[in-house]
Amino acid sequence: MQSTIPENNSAHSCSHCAISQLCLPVGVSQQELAQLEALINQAKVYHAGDYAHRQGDEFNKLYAIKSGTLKSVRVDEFGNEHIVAFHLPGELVGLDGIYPEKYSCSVVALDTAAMCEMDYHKLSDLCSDIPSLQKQLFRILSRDMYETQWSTLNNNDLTAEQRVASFINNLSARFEVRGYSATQFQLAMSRQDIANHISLAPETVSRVLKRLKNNKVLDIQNRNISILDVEALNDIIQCQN
Amino acid sequence: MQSTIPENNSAHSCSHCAISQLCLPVGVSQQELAQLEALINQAKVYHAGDYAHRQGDEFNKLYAIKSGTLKSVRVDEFGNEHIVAFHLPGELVGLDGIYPEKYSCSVVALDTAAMCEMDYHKLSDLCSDIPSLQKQLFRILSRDMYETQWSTLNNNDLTAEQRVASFINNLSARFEVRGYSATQFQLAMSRQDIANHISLAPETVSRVLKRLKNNKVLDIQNRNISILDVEALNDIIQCQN
DNA sequence: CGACCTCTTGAATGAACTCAACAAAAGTGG
DNA sequence: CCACTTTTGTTGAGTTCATTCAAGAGGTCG
Repeated sequence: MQSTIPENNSAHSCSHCAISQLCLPVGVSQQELAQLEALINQAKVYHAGDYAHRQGDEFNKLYAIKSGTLKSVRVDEFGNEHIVAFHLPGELVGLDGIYPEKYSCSVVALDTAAMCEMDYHKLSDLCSDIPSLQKQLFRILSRDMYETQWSTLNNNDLTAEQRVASFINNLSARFEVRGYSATQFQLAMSRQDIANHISLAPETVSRVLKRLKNNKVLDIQNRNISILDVEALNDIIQCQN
Repeated sequence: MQSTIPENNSAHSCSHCAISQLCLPVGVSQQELAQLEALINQAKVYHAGDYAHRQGDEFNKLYAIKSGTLKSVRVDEFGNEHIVAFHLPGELVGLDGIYPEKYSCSVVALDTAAMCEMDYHKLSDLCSDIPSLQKQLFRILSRDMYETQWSTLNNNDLTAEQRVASFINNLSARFEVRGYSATQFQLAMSRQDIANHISLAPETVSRVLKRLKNNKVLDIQNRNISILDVEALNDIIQCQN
């Protein structure tokens, strides 16, 4: 399987990592950074389908995504799978395990992905010594909360077409922040995964994508997406009702 | 308007606060608690309809709910209001403002409510000195994230009946944790607010509640709810389809 | 007591779902 | 490398559940 985002082959060190400005080091000085690096393990590589951890496993590590795409999957009390989020480089994974002290999601690689691991308790101790690191972790937690709320809103009141458009638009923006094309990218996830995440039937996702293709809003070749008409895409999302 | 939860009239001090075991002081020692209390302002009282802060206001304070019920409301880019959450005593409000540095929701009292205020930056500084406080704030952020994710799942794949049952059940559990009856309580929010929060039309909420009343699962007198058949309520939520 | 707002009820509509079948791509083994 | 299997994605037809729209009932407050 082809990787959506080329793998980052820089040496193991935040200072040389391409996406450190999206990750924990934001606001942390050079000297302090060395302390942070000391508790980060060499990035581990995962292949499509590999699990970083499973729902219910004892919580101890956080993961920082260096490259690739992953999904957080939760099985609810009746056995239904829900894809809580898709994760891109620079994001921190595992934060939802802090409170319950066990992972509340399984994290699965969708393509070849690399993640740095760090012990949460050591990180938390280090935060006491490095206020800027603490602040950044608070910011990340707040941001993740905000983004979860946002995706809740989107999945509820919107039509199928708006949900799909909003999903594509969200991915596009996230690729752009990471320095990739906002208008051309490859989906790392299946139609079924998309459908699950935005709460639609897979058939509906398929139909909507076809309609967007017919209307020349998107070009779609399997999992390759080109956004042909950014404005039209936004109009669909913004369209009242 | 009658308050859902009786107001907590204890002196201004976490050590004497009835719900401190649900709030920031968890895990914090007596001595350290004094430092925390020093930066908490005297609880302010809000009446139904009062705003604690508005969406877009500069973020600076966090609020800890001492008594009463509030809602977090967000207006999206097209002007649609979404009730992101309802808040009960012991909960921390305003955390979603840390990352964007402005409040991303308006917080409105639904009945008479009292909240302690504290400066976020002072709290964050104090967290560097008091590791147990830092850990508790991390826990609270993680918990809120988890609960937001949970409510997302519930609002998506579930039928109208399941959403309403799940909403009632969730409130019931939260009242119970706070020492109130799990089976008899008063809703502080309107049907319209409930409908908005669980993404249904108000008419649908009304119809579902009527059905639950007819089926002797609930007794409903205006905003007074009695859960008559806890098992039946859980069965509705768990029901596969 | 009347005005206003919240809540309830009914009937018709419609958007997304289910189920079923088919098509295409990716993976497997001789 | 090609046939085979498996997985993933697409298409169509009929159904269902929640919505919309409209009207009426019940509370609440001046």
